[in-house]
Amino acid sequence: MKELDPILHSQLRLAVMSILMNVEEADFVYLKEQTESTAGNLSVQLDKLSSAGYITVTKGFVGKKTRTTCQVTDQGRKAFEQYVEALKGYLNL
Amino acid sequence: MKELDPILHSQLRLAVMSILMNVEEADFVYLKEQTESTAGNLSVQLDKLSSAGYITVTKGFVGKKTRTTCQVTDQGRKAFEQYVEALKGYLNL
DNA sequence: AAATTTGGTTTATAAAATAAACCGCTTTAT
DNA sequence: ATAAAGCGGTTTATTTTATAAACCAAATTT
Repeated sequence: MKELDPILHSQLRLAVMSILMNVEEADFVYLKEQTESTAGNLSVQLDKLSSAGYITVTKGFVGKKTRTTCQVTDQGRKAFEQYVEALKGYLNL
Repeated sequence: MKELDPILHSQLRLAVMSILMNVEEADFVYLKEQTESTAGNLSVQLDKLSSAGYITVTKGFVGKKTRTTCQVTDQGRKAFEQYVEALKGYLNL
């Protein structure tokens, strides 16, 4: 039984990655809505994904308002796919 | 995005359930070998699965030696299947 | 210009996973 | 027969993780 990457084996981080896998980029507010998480929790988990090199986080502006956008990296994509493969071994898919 | 049952969203508990889904019953020693876990960790996680009603744990003897065997319950089976369905929403399967 | 909202971050708390220490019983070696 | 080592676990302590609460600066609304 393969190890399940602990960075991905977390509901909120997995949800974020799942969204980012299907979309060119997504901003903080959108991710918060989709995942129904609190801002604090999301902030912490984005940091972890970012520190792991699985996503990039870019701070910009839209008019005068700040906007934090996230994208999955190649490394993140690969890790996600490997995680899915590993999980299959547990789920009997 | 559906909630992921926190009792199953744990590598070791999921591994145990995965094994028990495919086998009539399994004993402590076998589960320990297959999951490559420590006895302490396994003991704690079996308790949690048992408290949740997902498995039954039976203590018996083989000659003079104690033997702890585990079986998944109907409730456990159902929970596992629902967990798999919920996960699919994250994995894009 | 005070109060509220937006878009977050930082810090504190609760819960979880894991390992280390321990325990009773059995077997083996002396 | 007795000490030492092994087996099958459990209990307790430690570390990590997840989550929420408190906070902050800038912008907007009243």
